[in-house]
Amino acid sequence: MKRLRFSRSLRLRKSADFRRVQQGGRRVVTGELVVVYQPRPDAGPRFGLAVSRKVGNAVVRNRVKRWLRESIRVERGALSEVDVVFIARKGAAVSGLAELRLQVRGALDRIRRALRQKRT
RNA sequence: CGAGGAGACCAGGGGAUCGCUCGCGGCCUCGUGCCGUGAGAGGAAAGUCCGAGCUCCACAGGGCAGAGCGCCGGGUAAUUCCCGGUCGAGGCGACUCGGAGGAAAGUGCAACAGAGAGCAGACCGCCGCGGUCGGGUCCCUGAGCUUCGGCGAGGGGGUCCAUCAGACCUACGGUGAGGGUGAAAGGGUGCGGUAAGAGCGCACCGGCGCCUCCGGUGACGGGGGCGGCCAGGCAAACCCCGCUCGGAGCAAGACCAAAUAGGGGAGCACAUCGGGCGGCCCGUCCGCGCUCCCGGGUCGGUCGCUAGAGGCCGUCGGUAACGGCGGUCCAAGAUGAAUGAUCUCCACCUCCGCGAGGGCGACCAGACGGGGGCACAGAACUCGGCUUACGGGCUCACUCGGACC
RNA sequence: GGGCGAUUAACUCAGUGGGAGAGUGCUGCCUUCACACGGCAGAAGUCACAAGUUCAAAUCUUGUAUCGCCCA
Repeated sequence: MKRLRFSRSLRLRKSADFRRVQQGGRRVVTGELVVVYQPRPDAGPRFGLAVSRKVGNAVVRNRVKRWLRESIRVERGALSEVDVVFIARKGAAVSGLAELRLQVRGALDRIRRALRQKRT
Protein backbone atom coordinates (compact mmCIF):
# COMPACT_ATOMS: atom_id res chain seq x y z
CA MET A 1 0.00 0.00 0.00
CA LYS A 2 1.27 3.43 -0.93
CA ARG A 3 2.00 5.62 2.11
CA LEU A 4 0.04 8.81 2.36
CA ARG A 5 2.33 11.78 2.82
CA PHE A 6 1.99 15.50 2.89
CA SER A 7 5.46 16.95 3.13
CA ARG A 8 6.80 20.39 2.45
CA SER A 9 7.35 19.78 -1.25
CA LEU A 10 3.61 19.43 -1.69
CA ARG A 11 2.83 22.80 -0.14
CA LEU A 12 2.45 26.24 -1.64
CA ARG A 13 4.86 28.48 0.19
CA LYS A 14 5.41 31.75 -1.62
CA SER A 15 3.35 34.88 -1.47
CA ALA A 16 3.63 35.29 -5.24
CA ASP A 17 2.27 31.77 -5.83
CA PHE A 18 -0.75 32.48 -3.64
CA ARG A 19 -1.43 35.71 -5.49
CA ARG A 20 -1.14 34.03 -8.89
CA VAL A 21 -3.53 31.21 -7.98
CA GLN A 22 -6.08 33.39 -6.26
CA GLN A 23 -6.15 35.97 -9.05
CA GLY A 24 -5.89 33.71 -12.11
CA GLY A 25 -7.41 30.46 -10.88
CA ARG A 26 -10.82 28.86 -11.03
CA ARG A 27 -13.07 28.54 -8.03
CA VAL A 28 -14.99 25.65 -6.44
CA VAL A 29 -17.19 26.27 -3.38
CA THR A 30 -18.34 23.63 -0.91
CA GLY A 31 -20.10 24.21 2.40
CA GLU A 32 -17.32 25.62 4.54
CA LEU A 33 -14.52 25.83 1.97
CA VAL A 34 -13.61 27.95 -1.00
CA VAL A 35 -11.14 26.08 -3.20
CA VAL A 36 -9.16 27.91 -5.89
CA TYR A 37 -7.01 26.01 -8.40
CA GLN A 38 -4.82 26.78 -11.37
CA PRO A 39 -3.18 24.22 -13.71
CA ARG A 40 0.59 24.10 -13.71
CA PRO A 41 1.84 21.83 -16.53
CA ASP A 42 4.71 19.38 -16.05
CA ALA A 43 4.86 19.66 -12.26
CA GLY A 44 3.51 17.90 -9.21
CA PRO A 45 0.53 19.17 -7.24
CA ARG A 46 0.93 21.86 -4.59
CA PHE A 47 -1.59 22.81 -1.92
CA GLY A 48 -1.95 25.98 0.16
CA LEU A 49 -4.11 26.84 3.16
CA ALA A 50 -5.67 30.17 4.09
CA VAL A 51 -7.45 30.51 7.44
CA SER A 52 -8.12 34.08 8.44
CA ARG A 53 -8.69 35.48 11.92
CA LYS A 54 -12.42 35.60 11.26
CA VAL A 55 -12.47 31.82 11.72
CA GLY A 56 -11.36 32.00 15.35
CA ASN A 57 -8.44 32.42 17.71
CA ALA A 58 -5.05 30.82 17.24
CA VAL A 59 -6.10 27.46 18.68
CA VAL A 60 -9.13 27.24 16.41
CA ARG A 61 -7.17 28.31 13.33
CA ASN A 62 -4.46 25.74 13.97
CA ARG A 63 -7.09 23.04 14.46
CA VAL A 64 -8.79 23.89 11.16
CA LYS A 65 -5.44 23.80 9.33
CA ARG A 66 -4.62 20.41 10.85
CA TRP A 67 -7.99 19.05 9.79
CA LEU A 68 -7.40 20.31 6.26
CA ARG A 69 -3.87 18.90 6.06
CA GLU A 70 -5.09 15.53 7.30
CA SER A 71 -7.93 15.57 4.73
CA ILE A 72 -5.60 16.48 1.88
CA ARG A 73 -3.10 13.85 2.95
CA VAL A 74 -5.74 11.12 2.78
CA GLU A 75 -7.81 12.34 -0.15
CA ARG A 76 -5.41 13.86 -2.64
CA GLY A 77 -4.95 10.62 -4.65
CA ALA A 78 -3.33 10.88 -8.08
CA LEU A 79 -3.88 14.55 -8.70
CA SER A 80 -1.07 16.42 -10.43
CA GLU A 81 -0.08 19.41 -12.52
CA VAL A 82 -2.13 21.86 -10.47
CA ASP A 83 -1.86 24.40 -7.63
CA VAL A 84 -4.76 24.42 -5.16
CA VAL A 85 -5.56 26.89 -2.37
CA PHE A 86 -8.08 26.00 0.33
CA ILE A 87 -9.76 28.98 2.02
CA ALA A 88 -11.69 28.22 5.20
CA ARG A 89 -14.96 29.99 5.98
CA LYS A 90 -16.21 30.83 9.44
CA GLY A 91 -18.26 27.64 9.85
CA ALA A 92 -15.22 25.42 9.38
CA ALA A 93 -14.34 25.96 13.01
CA VAL A 94 -17.27 23.82 14.19
CA SER A 95 -17.68 21.37 11.32
CA GLY A 96 -15.18 18.73 12.46
CA LEU A 97 -12.68 16.55 10.65
CA ALA A 98 -15.13 14.09 9.04
CA GLU A 99 -17.23 16.83 7.46
CA LEU A 100 -14.20 18.72 6.15
CA ARG A 101 -12.77 15.51 4.73
CA LEU A 102 -15.97 14.93 2.73
CA GLN A 103 -15.87 18.46 1.40
CA VAL A 104 -12.19 18.20 0.42
CA ARG A 105 -12.89 14.94 -1.41
CA GLY A 106 -15.81 16.51 -3.27
CA ALA A 107 -13.82 19.56 -4.29
CA LEU A 108 -10.85 17.48 -5.48
CA ASP A 109 -13.16 15.23 -7.51
CA ARG A 110 -14.61 18.24 -9.28
CA ILE A 111 -11.14 19.63 -9.98
CA ARG A 112 -10.01 16.26 -11.43
CA ARG A 113 -13.05 16.12 -13.76
CA ALA A 114 -12.53 19.69 -14.91
CA LEU A 115 -8.86 19.10 -15.69
CA ARG A 116 -9.59 15.87 -17.61
CA GLN A 117 -12.28 17.61 -19.67
CA LYS A 118 -9.98 20.47 -20.51
CA ARG A 119 -7.25 18.13 -21.69
CA THR A 120 -9.46 16.19 -24.08
C1' C B 1 -19.13 17.80 60.19
C1' G B 2 -20.45 22.71 58.23
C1' A B 3 -18.81 27.62 56.84
C1' G B 4 -14.50 30.49 55.76
C1' G B 5 -9.54 32.88 54.87
C1' A B 6 -4.21 32.09 53.13
C1' G B 7 0.01 29.67 50.58
C1' A B 8 2.49 25.83 47.45
C1' C B 9 1.63 22.31 43.36
C1' C B 10 -0.65 19.40 38.96
C1' A B 11 -2.82 20.70 34.15
C1' G B 12 -5.06 13.40 32.52
C1' G B 13 -1.80 8.65 31.82
C1' G B 14 -0.30 3.94 28.95
C1' G B 15 -0.24 1.15 24.18
C1' A B 16 -0.72 0.33 18.56
C1' U B 17 -0.78 2.28 13.40
C1' C B 18 -0.32 6.48 9.88
C1' G B 19 1.80 11.51 9.39
C1' C B 20 4.59 16.94 10.30
C1' U B 21 9.20 20.22 11.60
C1' C B 22 14.28 20.42 13.00
C1' G B 23 19.26 18.24 14.54
C1' C B 24 22.74 14.04 13.68
C1' G B 25 24.41 9.67 10.76
C1' G B 26 24.14 6.89 6.17
C1' C B 27 22.69 5.95 0.77
C1' C B 28 22.04 7.20 -4.26
C1' U B 29 19.23 8.26 -9.55
C1' C B 30 22.20 14.62 -5.85
C1' G B 31 16.56 16.13 -5.09
C1' U B 32 11.91 20.90 -1.85
C1' G B 33 14.95 12.81 -2.31
C1' C B 34 15.09 8.09 0.65
C1' C B 35 16.46 5.16 5.20
C1' G B 36 17.76 5.10 10.43
C1' U B 37 17.89 7.73 14.95
C1' G B 38 16.99 11.76 18.67
C1' A B 39 14.12 16.07 20.17
C1' G B 40 9.47 18.79 19.63
C1' A B 41 4.01 24.30 23.39
C1' G B 42 2.01 27.04 28.53
C1' G B 43 0.69 28.29 33.54
C1' A B 44 -0.96 31.56 31.52
C1' A B 45 2.82 30.53 25.49
C1' A B 46 -2.62 35.40 25.81
C1' G B 47 -3.30 40.95 26.77
C1' U B 48 1.10 44.10 25.42
C1' C B 49 0.35 47.12 31.10
C1' C B 50 5.50 47.91 33.40
C1' G B 51 10.98 46.71 33.75
C1' A B 52 15.56 44.94 31.43
C1' G B 53 19.07 42.47 27.94
C1' C B 54 20.20 43.04 22.61
C1' U B 55 20.34 46.12 17.84
C1' C B 56 20.26 50.69 15.06
C1' C B 57 19.73 56.00 15.24
C1' A B 58 27.33 60.20 14.99
C1' C B 59 28.17 60.79 20.76
C1' A B 60 23.30 59.91 23.62
C1' G B 61 25.26 66.32 24.89
C1' G B 62 22.89 71.05 27.84
C1' G B 63 18.33 73.95 28.95
C1' C B 64 13.00 74.38 28.47
C1' A B 65 8.76 71.75 27.67
C1' G B 66 6.67 66.81 28.33
C1' A B 67 5.80 61.93 30.54
C1' G B 68 5.89 58.48 34.65
C1' C B 69 6.15 57.42 39.82
C1' G B 70 4.83 59.02 45.16
C1' C B 71 3.99 56.05 53.55
C1' C B 72 8.96 53.62 55.51
C1' G B 73 12.97 50.01 55.19
C1' G B 74 14.97 46.13 52.34
C1' G B 75 15.45 42.66 47.67
C1' U B 76 16.82 42.88 42.48
C1' A B 77 20.04 43.66 36.23
C1' A B 78 15.67 46.79 36.74
C1' U B 79 10.58 48.13 37.83
C1' U B 80 4.76 51.05 38.84
C1' C B 81 7.25 44.24 40.74
C1' C B 82 8.43 41.26 45.35
C1' C B 83 9.30 40.88 50.89
C1' G B 84 8.88 42.94 55.79
C1' G B 85 6.84 46.94 58.56
C1' U B 86 3.71 51.74 59.66
C1' C B 87 -0.98 54.09 59.33
C1' G B 88 -6.12 53.86 57.64
C1' A B 89 -10.66 50.92 56.19
C1' G B 90 -13.45 46.13 56.58
C1' G B 91 -14.34 41.34 59.24
C1' C B 92 -16.44 37.89 65.71
C1' G B 93 -11.88 35.74 63.74
C1' A B 94 -8.07 33.41 60.53
C1' C B 95 -7.21 37.40 57.37
C1' U B 96 -8.21 40.92 53.38
C1' C B 97 -7.98 45.77 50.86
C1' G B 98 -5.41 50.70 50.14
C1' G B 99 -2.52 55.46 43.37
C1' A B 100 -1.23 56.29 51.20
C1' G B 101 3.52 63.35 49.56
C1' G B 102 1.49 68.60 49.95
C1' A B 103 -5.30 71.78 50.57
C1' A B 104 -2.32 76.95 57.50
C1' A B 105 2.57 78.35 48.40
C1' G B 106 -0.93 79.98 44.92
C1' U B 107 -5.08 79.60 41.13
C1' G B 108 -9.63 77.15 40.56
C1' C B 109 -14.37 73.91 41.17
C1' A B 110 -19.10 72.66 43.99
C1' A B 111 -25.32 71.74 39.53
C1' C B 112 -30.14 71.58 42.18
C1' A B 113 -32.04 72.86 46.91
C1' G B 114 -31.28 76.47 50.63
C1' A B 115 -31.53 82.67 54.34
C1' G B 116 -26.48 81.47 53.65
C1' A B 117 -21.31 77.35 49.93
C1' G B 118 -15.80 79.78 51.16
C1' C B 119 -11.72 86.08 54.89
C1' A B 120 -20.02 82.47 55.26
C1' G B 121 -25.23 83.53 56.24
C1' A B 122 -30.79 86.49 59.33
C1' C B 123 -36.13 83.00 56.00
C1' C B 124 -38.83 81.27 60.40
C1' G B 125 -37.61 81.69 65.46
C1' C B 126 -35.30 84.21 70.04
C1' C B 127 -33.74 89.06 72.29
C1' G B 128 -33.19 94.57 72.66
C1' C B 129 -34.78 99.78 71.05
C1' G B 130 -39.48 102.31 69.38
C1' G B 131 -44.93 102.18 68.82
C1' U B 132 -49.96 100.06 69.69
C1' C B 133 -53.00 96.98 72.79
C1' G B 134 -55.00 94.79 79.16
C1' G B 135 -53.93 89.49 79.35
C1' G B 136 -54.71 84.17 80.87
C1' U B 137 -58.50 80.46 81.61
C1' C B 138 -63.66 78.28 81.32
C1' C B 139 -68.61 78.21 78.94
C1' C B 140 -71.84 79.43 74.65
C1' U B 141 -71.99 80.56 69.48
C1' G B 142 -69.60 79.87 64.99
C1' A B 143 -67.47 81.80 58.95
C1' G B 144 -64.55 78.12 56.90
C1' C B 145 -61.48 73.52 56.41
C1' U B 146 -61.82 68.15 56.94
C1' U B 147 -58.53 62.07 56.28
C1' C B 148 -65.75 62.80 58.89
C1' G B 149 -62.26 61.43 64.03
C1' G B 150 -62.11 66.53 64.43
C1' C B 151 -59.50 71.59 63.65
C1' G B 152 -61.20 76.15 64.19
C1' A B 153 -60.91 82.82 62.39
C1' G B 154 -64.43 85.97 64.67
C1' G B 155 -68.30 87.34 68.40
C1' G B 156 -70.75 87.15 73.46
C1' G B 157 -70.62 85.90 78.77
C1' G B 158 -68.43 84.08 83.71
C1' U B 159 -64.01 84.04 86.63
C1' C B 160 -58.61 85.08 87.95
C1' C B 161 -54.28 88.43 87.70
C1' A B 162 -52.77 93.21 87.41
C1' U B 163 -50.63 98.07 84.76
C1' C B 164 -45.65 94.10 85.92
C1' A B 165 -45.79 90.39 82.57
C1' G B 166 -47.58 89.28 77.78
C1' A B 167 -49.45 89.84 72.56
C1' C B 168 -49.13 92.46 67.90
C1' C B 169 -46.67 95.92 64.53
C1' U B 170 -42.34 98.29 62.49
C1' A B 171 -37.83 100.74 59.52
C1' C B 172 -33.39 99.56 63.18
C1' G B 173 -29.88 96.47 65.87
C1' G B 174 -28.10 91.77 68.24
C1' U B 175 -27.88 86.30 67.73
C1' G B 176 -25.34 81.48 65.00
C1' A B 177 -27.99 77.84 70.21
C1' G B 178 -33.31 75.68 67.67
C1' G B 179 -36.38 74.71 62.71
C1' G B 180 -35.70 73.73 57.66
C1' U B 181 -32.07 72.79 52.75
C1' G B 182 -27.98 70.11 51.18
C1' A B 183 -22.97 65.43 49.71
C1' A B 184 -20.99 69.28 52.80
C1' A B 185 -23.62 74.78 57.14
C1' G B 186 -16.79 76.27 60.75
C1' G B 187 -16.08 70.03 67.20
C1' G B 188 -19.16 66.89 71.33
C1' U B 189 -21.26 66.78 76.50
C1' G B 190 -22.04 69.62 80.87
C1' C B 191 -21.74 74.02 83.87
C1' G B 192 -21.22 79.15 84.06
C1' G B 193 -22.55 83.45 81.52
C1' U B 194 -26.04 86.80 78.82
C1' A B 195 -31.29 91.14 76.95
C1' A B 196 -31.12 86.65 73.95
C1' G B 197 -27.07 83.85 72.69
C1' A B 198 -22.39 82.02 71.04
C1' G B 199 -15.43 78.52 72.78
C1' C B 200 -17.67 84.20 75.26
C1' G B 201 -15.30 81.57 79.79
C1' C B 202 -14.28 76.83 82.37
C1' A B 203 -13.96 71.15 83.00
C1' C B 204 -13.68 66.51 80.45
C1' C B 205 -13.45 64.02 75.63
C1' G B 206 -11.96 64.22 70.29
C1' G B 207 -8.95 66.65 66.70
C1' C B 208 -4.91 70.29 65.29
C1' G B 209 -0.23 73.17 65.83
C1' C B 210 4.38 74.13 68.54
C1' C B 211 8.14 72.58 72.27
C1' U B 212 10.19 68.42 74.69
C1' C B 213 11.44 63.21 76.61
C1' C B 214 11.47 57.83 75.53
C1' G B 215 11.39 53.49 71.82
C1' G B 216 12.47 52.60 66.53
C1' U B 217 17.53 52.88 60.82
C1' G B 218 12.73 54.96 59.37
C1' A B 219 7.42 55.57 58.34
C1' C B 220 5.56 56.01 63.16
C1' G B 221 4.18 54.86 68.30
C1' G B 222 3.96 56.27 73.64
C1' G B 223 4.41 60.19 77.66
C1' G B 224 4.63 65.46 79.41
C1' G B 225 3.89 70.79 78.71
C1' C B 226 1.90 75.14 76.14
C1' G B 227 -1.56 77.36 72.67
C1' G B 228 -6.32 77.94 71.04
C1' C B 229 -10.92 76.46 68.53
C1' C B 230 -8.42 80.55 63.94
C1' A B 231 -7.52 76.48 60.05
C1' G B 232 -13.95 72.07 55.66
C1' G B 233 -13.79 68.88 50.68
C1' C B 234 -11.66 67.92 45.69
C1' A B 235 -4.77 67.46 43.68
C1' A B 236 -7.46 59.81 39.24
C1' A B 237 -8.55 69.80 38.75
C1' C B 238 -4.29 73.14 37.34
C1' C B 239 -0.34 73.03 40.41
C1' C B 240 3.94 72.72 44.33
C1' C B 241 7.76 69.35 46.33
C1' G B 242 10.93 64.92 45.65
C1' C B 243 12.80 60.98 42.39
C1' U B 244 13.25 58.73 37.43
C1' C B 245 13.13 59.03 32.00
C1' G B 246 16.97 60.27 24.65
C1' G B 247 14.09 57.66 20.47
C1' A B 248 12.70 53.35 18.05
C1' G B 249 11.96 48.42 18.07
C1' C B 250 14.26 41.33 15.78
C1' A B 251 8.99 43.65 10.45
C1' A B 252 15.54 46.04 15.20
C1' G B 253 19.76 45.13 12.39
C1' A B 254 23.89 42.60 9.28
C1' C B 255 25.18 39.90 4.81
C1' C B 256 24.33 37.48 -0.27
C1' A B 257 21.57 38.90 -4.32
C1' A B 258 17.00 38.26 -10.01
C1' A B 259 13.83 41.26 -13.49
C1' U B 260 12.98 46.52 -14.16
C1' A B 261 14.39 51.72 -13.45
C1' G B 262 18.79 54.79 -12.96
C1' G B 263 21.71 56.07 -9.23
C1' G B 264 25.06 55.25 -5.14
C1' G B 265 29.65 55.44 -2.05
C1' A B 266 34.41 57.70 0.03
C1' G B 267 37.52 62.15 1.04
C1' C B 268 37.90 67.69 1.48
C1' A B 269 35.09 72.22 2.25
C1' C B 270 30.47 74.58 4.10
C1' A B 271 28.45 82.04 4.48
C1' U B 272 23.26 81.30 3.50
C1' C B 273 19.55 77.62 2.64
C1' G B 274 17.45 72.60 3.30
C1' G B 275 17.43 68.06 6.19
C1' G B 276 18.61 64.43 10.55
C1' C B 277 19.50 63.88 16.05
C1' G B 278 10.99 62.38 19.27
C1' G B 279 8.95 68.57 20.30
C1' C B 280 11.31 74.01 20.92
C1' C B 281 16.11 76.73 21.78
C1' C B 282 21.35 75.79 21.85
C1' G B 283 24.90 72.52 20.16
C1' U B 284 26.27 69.09 16.45
C1' C B 285 26.19 66.11 11.88
C1' C B 286 24.80 65.52 6.63
C1' G B 287 23.41 67.50 1.61
C1' C B 288 23.85 71.54 -2.37
C1' G B 289 30.34 72.58 -4.44
C1' C B 290 35.28 70.00 -5.88
C1' U B 291 38.18 65.27 -6.44
C1' C B 292 38.18 59.93 -6.74
C1' C B 293 35.63 55.22 -7.10
C1' C B 294 31.54 51.43 -8.70
C1' G B 295 28.38 49.67 -6.51
C1' G B 296 23.32 50.21 -3.86
C1' G B 297 18.27 48.61 -3.10
C1' U B 298 13.34 45.68 -4.17
C1' C B 299 11.44 39.85 -5.04
C1' G B 300 13.94 35.88 -2.76
C1' G B 301 17.59 33.73 0.57
C1' U B 302 21.28 33.38 4.87
C1' C B 303 22.44 35.16 9.70
C1' G B 304 20.27 37.44 14.04
C1' C B 305 17.83 32.32 16.37
C1' U B 306 18.09 29.95 20.77
C1' A B 307 22.47 27.58 27.02
C1' G B 308 19.45 31.14 30.21
C1' A B 309 19.72 37.41 35.54
C1' G B 310 17.33 28.61 33.96
C1' G B 311 15.12 24.71 37.21
C1' C B 312 15.79 21.14 41.37
C1' C B 313 18.44 19.34 45.85
C1' G B 314 21.72 20.29 50.00
C1' U B 315 24.09 23.83 53.10
C1' C B 316 25.23 28.79 55.17
C1' G B 317 23.40 34.15 56.08
C1' G B 318 18.63 36.67 56.47
C1' U B 319 11.82 37.17 59.94
C1' A B 320 11.20 37.19 54.53
C1' A B 321 11.84 38.60 49.43
C1' C B 322 16.65 37.12 48.25
C1' G B 323 21.91 36.17 48.22
C1' G B 324 26.79 33.00 48.76
C1' C B 325 28.84 28.03 48.04
C1' G B 326 28.51 22.82 46.34
C1' G B 327 26.04 19.07 43.48
C1' U B 328 22.72 17.68 39.71
C1' C B 329 19.21 18.12 35.60
C1' C B 330 16.91 20.22 31.38
C1' A B 331 17.17 23.00 27.35
C1' A B 332 11.16 23.55 20.45
C1' G B 333 13.14 26.99 16.90
C1' A B 334 8.76 27.09 12.77
C1' U B 335 8.47 31.45 8.67
C1' G B 336 1.49 30.84 3.96
C1' A B 337 4.31 29.24 9.68
C1' A B 338 5.56 22.09 12.54
C1' U B 339 4.14 19.64 17.62
C1' G B 340 -1.35 16.11 14.43
C1' A B 341 -5.11 11.86 13.07
C1' U B 342 -7.54 7.04 14.15
C1' C B 343 -8.42 2.92 17.58
C1' U B 344 -8.15 0.90 22.51
C1' C B 345 -7.36 0.39 27.97
C1' C B 346 -7.11 2.87 32.65
C1' A B 347 -7.64 7.16 35.79
C1' C B 348 -10.69 11.77 37.48
C1' C B 349 -15.45 14.64 38.10
C1' U B 350 -20.74 14.45 38.02
C1' C B 351 -26.03 12.39 37.63
C1' C B 352 -29.47 8.09 38.20
C1' G B 353 -30.41 3.16 40.30
C1' C B 354 -28.62 0.13 44.20
C1' G B 355 -27.56 0.87 48.86
C1' A B 356 -22.78 -3.95 50.73
C1' G B 357 -18.80 -2.42 54.50
C1' G B 358 -16.57 0.45 59.02
C1' G B 359 -17.50 3.29 63.80
C1' C B 360 -20.24 3.28 70.95
C1' G B 361 -21.61 7.81 68.32
C1' A B 362 -21.76 12.62 65.40
C1' C B 363 -20.61 10.23 60.91
C1' C B 364 -17.27 7.93 57.35
C1' A B 365 -17.41 5.14 53.01
C1' G B 366 -19.39 4.58 48.71
C1' A B 367 -18.26 -1.71 46.05
C1' C B 368 -21.71 -2.95 41.37
C1' G B 369 -24.58 -1.32 36.68
C1' G B 370 -25.86 2.71 33.19
C1' G B 371 -25.54 7.96 31.15
C1' G B 372 -22.81 12.57 30.64
C1' G B 373 -18.31 15.57 31.12
C1' C B 374 -12.70 16.37 31.03
C1' A B 375 -11.28 23.65 30.93
C1' C B 376 -8.71 28.26 29.33
C1' A B 377 -5.82 28.14 25.52
C1' G B 378 -0.68 27.43 20.68
C1' A B 379 5.94 29.37 21.01
C1' A B 380 7.38 33.73 16.71
C1' C B 381 14.29 37.70 19.68
C1' U B 382 14.97 36.43 24.97
C1' C B 383 14.15 37.09 30.15
C1' G B 384 11.80 39.34 35.17
C1' G B 385 6.94 40.98 36.81
C1' C B 386 1.73 42.49 36.50
C1' U B 387 -3.18 41.73 34.56
C1' U B 388 -6.88 38.82 32.34
C1' A B 389 -9.17 33.57 30.97
C1' C B 390 -9.73 28.66 33.14
C1' G B 391 -13.26 22.24 34.17
C1' G B 392 -11.21 19.84 37.98
C1' G B 393 -7.65 17.69 41.41
C1' C B 394 -3.90 17.56 45.43
C1' U B 395 -1.29 19.35 49.78
C1' C B 396 0.18 22.27 54.25
C1' A B 397 -0.66 24.91 58.40
C1' C B 398 -5.00 28.23 60.23
C1' U B 399 -10.11 30.75 61.90
C1' C B 400 -15.36 30.59 63.42
C1' G B 401 -19.66 27.57 64.64
C1' G B 402 -21.96 22.83 65.87
C1' A B 403 -22.05 17.64 67.38
C1' C B 404 -19.73 13.48 69.69
C1' C B 405 -15.90 10.77 72.61
C1' G C 1 5.15 39.87 16.03
C1' G C 2 5.39 45.21 17.16
C1' G C 3 3.22 50.35 17.37
C1' C C 4 -1.44 53.39 17.60
C1' G C 5 -6.75 54.85 17.64
C1' A C 6 -12.10 54.48 18.19
C1' U C 7 -16.92 52.77 20.69
C1' U C 8 -22.94 58.28 22.60
C1' A C 9 -30.63 57.40 19.32
C1' A C 10 -31.91 53.02 13.48
C1' C C 11 -27.47 55.98 10.59
C1' U C 12 -23.61 60.17 10.67
C1' C C 13 -21.63 62.81 14.58
C1' A C 14 -21.23 67.01 18.74
C1' G C 15 -20.77 67.04 23.89
C1' U C 16 -14.09 67.20 28.44
C1' G C 17 -17.10 66.74 35.66
C1' G C 18 -23.66 68.66 37.48
C1' G C 19 -29.85 69.54 32.09
C1' A C 20 -27.84 63.50 27.51
C1' G C 21 -28.03 66.64 22.46
C1' A C 22 -27.98 68.00 16.65
C1' G C 23 -28.87 66.50 11.48
C1' U C 24 -30.95 62.49 8.55
C1' G C 25 -34.41 58.70 9.35
C1' C C 26 -39.23 56.93 12.06
C1' U C 27 -44.54 57.90 13.98
C1' G C 28 -48.95 61.12 14.18
C1' C C 29 -51.54 65.58 12.65
C1' C C 30 -52.01 69.91 9.20
C1' U C 31 -51.42 71.39 4.02
C1' U C 32 -52.87 68.80 -1.35
C1' C C 33 -57.95 65.87 -5.41
C1' A C 34 -53.54 62.62 -4.32
C1' C C 35 -48.02 62.55 -3.78
C1' A C 36 -43.44 65.19 -3.08
C1' C C 37 -41.87 69.67 -0.62
C1' G C 38 -43.25 72.43 3.66
C1' G C 39 -45.33 73.34 8.85
C1' C C 40 -46.47 71.45 13.93
C1' A C 41 -46.00 67.71 17.58
C1' G C 42 -43.91 63.09 19.40
C1' A C 43 -41.27 58.56 20.39
C1' A C 44 -36.66 56.44 20.46
C1' G C 45 -30.31 55.80 24.74
C1' U C 46 -27.78 50.00 30.20
C1' C C 47 -23.38 56.95 26.63
C1' A C 48 -19.65 49.03 24.63
C1' C C 49 -18.98 46.34 29.61
C1' A C 50 -16.93 46.07 34.83
C1' A C 51 -14.49 48.18 39.00
C1' G C 52 -12.43 52.72 41.31
C1' U C 53 -11.75 58.43 42.49
C1' U C 54 -15.55 62.22 43.59
C1' C C 55 -21.19 64.83 47.09
C1' A C 56 -21.81 63.83 41.74
C1' A C 57 -18.73 60.23 35.88
C1' A C 58 -20.70 59.90 28.79
C1' U C 59 -16.50 62.98 30.61
C1' C C 60 -11.07 61.34 35.17
C1' U C 61 -8.17 56.37 36.34
C1' U C 62 -7.62 50.98 35.65
C1' G C 63 -9.15 46.39 33.48
C1' U C 64 -12.23 43.61 29.71
C1' A C 65 -14.69 43.14 24.86
C1' U C 66 -15.36 44.55 19.76
C1' C C 67 -13.90 47.24 15.42
C1' G C 68 -10.24 49.83 12.59
C1' C C 69 -5.26 51.95 11.00
C1' C C 70 0.31 51.78 10.41
C1' C C 71 5.31 49.00 10.13
C1' A C 72 8.05 43.71 5.43
